[in-house]
Amino acid sequence: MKATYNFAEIEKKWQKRWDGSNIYKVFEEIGKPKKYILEMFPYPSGELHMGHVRNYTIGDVIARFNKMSGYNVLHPIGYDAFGLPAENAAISQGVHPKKWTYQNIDTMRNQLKSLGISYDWEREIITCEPDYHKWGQWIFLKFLEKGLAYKKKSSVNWCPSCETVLANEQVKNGFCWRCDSFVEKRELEQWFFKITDYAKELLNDLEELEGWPERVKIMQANWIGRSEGALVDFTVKGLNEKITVYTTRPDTLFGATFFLLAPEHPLVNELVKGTPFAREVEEFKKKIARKSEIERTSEEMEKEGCFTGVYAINPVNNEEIPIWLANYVLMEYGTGAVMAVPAHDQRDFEFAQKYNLPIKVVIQPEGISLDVATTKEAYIGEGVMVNSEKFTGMKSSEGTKALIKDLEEKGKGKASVNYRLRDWLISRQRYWGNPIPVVYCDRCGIVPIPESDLPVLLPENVDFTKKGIFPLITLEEFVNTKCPECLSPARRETDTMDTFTCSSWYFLRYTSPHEENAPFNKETARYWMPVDQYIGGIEHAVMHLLYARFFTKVLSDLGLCQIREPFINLLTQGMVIKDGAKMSKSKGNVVDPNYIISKYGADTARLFILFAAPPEKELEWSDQGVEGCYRFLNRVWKLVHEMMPFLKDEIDVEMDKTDENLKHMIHRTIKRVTEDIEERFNFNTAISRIMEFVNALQKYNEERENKNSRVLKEAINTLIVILSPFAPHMCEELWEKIGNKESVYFESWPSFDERWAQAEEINLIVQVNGKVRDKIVVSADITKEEMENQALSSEKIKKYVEGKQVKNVIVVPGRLVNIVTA
RNA sequence: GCCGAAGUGGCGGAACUGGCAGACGCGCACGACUCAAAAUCGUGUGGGCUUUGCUCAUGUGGGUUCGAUUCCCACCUUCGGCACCA
Repeated sequence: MKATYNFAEIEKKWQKRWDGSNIYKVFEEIGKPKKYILEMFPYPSGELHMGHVRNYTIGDVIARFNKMSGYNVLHPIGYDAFGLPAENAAISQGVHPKKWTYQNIDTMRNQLKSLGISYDWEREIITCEPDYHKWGQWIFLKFLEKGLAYKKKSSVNWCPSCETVLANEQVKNGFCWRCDSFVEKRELEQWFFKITDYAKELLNDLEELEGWPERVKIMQANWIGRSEGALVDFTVKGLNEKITVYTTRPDTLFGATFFLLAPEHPLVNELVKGTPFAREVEEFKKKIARKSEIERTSEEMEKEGCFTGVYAINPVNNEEIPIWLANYVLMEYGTGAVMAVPAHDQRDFEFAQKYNLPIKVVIQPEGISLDVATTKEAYIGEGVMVNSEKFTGMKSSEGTKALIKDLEEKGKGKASVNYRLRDWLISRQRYWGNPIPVVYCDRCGIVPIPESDLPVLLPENVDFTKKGIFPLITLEEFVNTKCPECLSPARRETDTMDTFTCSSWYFLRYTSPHEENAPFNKETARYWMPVDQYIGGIEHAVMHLLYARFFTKVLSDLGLCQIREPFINLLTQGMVIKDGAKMSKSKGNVVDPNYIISKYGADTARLFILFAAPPEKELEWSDQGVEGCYRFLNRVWKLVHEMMPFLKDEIDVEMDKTDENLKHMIHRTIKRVTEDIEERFNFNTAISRIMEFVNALQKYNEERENKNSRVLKEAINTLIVILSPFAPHMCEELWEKIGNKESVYFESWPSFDERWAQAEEINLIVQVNGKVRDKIVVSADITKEEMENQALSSEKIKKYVEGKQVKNVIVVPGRLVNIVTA
């Protein structure tokens, strides 16, 4: 009975059986502890790549492990189906985005099934389905009702290649995150979500996310960018006008020698109107406006400015300082106005040098004396205040407090906290997305579509051939409608929502994917949420993970769910690379999962991808490494088959030393594999433990002729069960072959006996002055005194100690003895 | 520039809380089987040396310690994030 490991047949057999019997289906079982294991759902771009395989395999092992450990496990999957690639495919290949998307979904679903991932397929979500995106629109209307969705004209990021606006989070280094084109600035009226209302909470709650990697939390914290400072009111000389600045350094107020406004600042025109400076200012504004974000930041940050002819009055000393426009002052941050302190801010320093503006030192660092004449850069640190009237002599920190108090008393300023986070721009001038459910009525203005009329469906008969015009805007039958309020003719909104809105609440929908009366059922969400383990790529550290947290908080405030944070634990998996570079078609280093599955089987693919590196790190693909895993599975297959006859026989021979060693190995392996999976997600070491176990079994097979069937049975059962989350198909087959009727998926994860998990004997390390000089095998329950005696009586050790005075003997119980000589 | 992560054999990677550096796997070498090859199995495998042993070795240089891949300080390199945020 030398059956060969026919993975293709085995995998097909079990995938069919799992599918047919719905073995991964779950429902809420009140009173049973739950685990919600979730991998970031894929964008259906065509076929799965190795990054997907890694993501879903990691999630599957965690899900299977938790299920076997007694939890009620929710493990769903879906597709983030709206998005630009579908539309680009439509343009380049002439296929409708819907058709393209659904074809890809079918392909990817088949691939996921061919990997044997334990999904509850009845919960599958496709975000472009009307019964899903309807609720996305519904949520939008709730945001609108709450004032969290609004429309505003502002300078926005425009990708000329994608022909749409982008959120700040989607601009990487001035380039489009998707197509790498230069991003331009355009003045457009766009829809925003007011994520800034939640800036404080989004930042503060990061602290509670103990199960998140520190670096992700730091990235989010940096993105939110909290800073503490003060708002200070300056007045404009000769005009009854107040301009407020935001500063993080009130202690430098006396050092302000000029005043800066963003070129787009709304007050600029008023200031220069009818003055000789008006023309120059106008030209400067135009010049800056023409420049894209990338140009504004790429020219080695050359400071540029323009004098307005007007002066501001400093509230702390009534000094008159000139008001300039400067290219480096941003309208979107703070108040768009800045007090310039060239002595203590590097940018202001450079600006002052270029335009010959005065520099005044007001902070002296301890031990050094700053001199304006010789200094080559601003001193930006803290110190002692000088030239600051009654505040002179104070330290920066106390001066800051005192100045804020002083300003508050005079009614000229107050303490203030600022965030870098901007509101989330969600409108996209694209077809393949979720339509924004509002109409524009000449009489009523912006009118939401009534809930009973949702969803606003995407019309399917659209023309993608006209480059430069996005399809919906020209479609009369879609655009022309009636105002729901006054029934007069109105125009429909043609923008669609950023696809990140679809992925910001899908994890809630999985808890009741077929709910018809709400985005999700409150009770099932209460049972399953929050997600206990979320797994996905680090590239979503800011965008998706921040948006999803924001949505959860809003939905919670709307009373739809109870939780404030969606994901308790986050695992960010590393990239799959080959030859030192990310797999990509252009580099030609792509390894196709289909090829690996057909050549070695899904179990080998899964095993290798987990074995080659710990999940958080980059994974270097190695064809030879895959072969190694394939060999291992073959060894297991052969070994179990060789052992089968002994399992049936009830020869109850007495346990001898070999049997005992094997029993120790069984329990040691269970212990280590359990800890590796549970505590650290170190699947690579978990697998290496199983390999060691198999090596030990193989040795046992050779050494022990009269096999102890009881111990052997325990060993084989353990092996199959603990290997099953990694290589489920082969383990199911072996499990059945050794006589089990039920799926190994329903088996309990084995527990270990601590006494057996401990070795009987240990290797006692004996050091002399920290160098290993002998190793002695001793009983594990040896006392400290015995350890010392054994060590000192060793012949090898005597050689080193002879003639020297033993100064100290350090004994680490169960480990080593270190003899320190004089 | 600021923030963060990481540097260990020929390669991927192990080493719990400071206690045998290199588990497990790949590769390589030799051997067995074979007419032969593949597959499989076995043995060996960080460097150096005067090889029952000694010695050097975890990016570099210091430090703490009986003992450091692990802790501290400085530096180098690589990767990632942010980048005129007042």
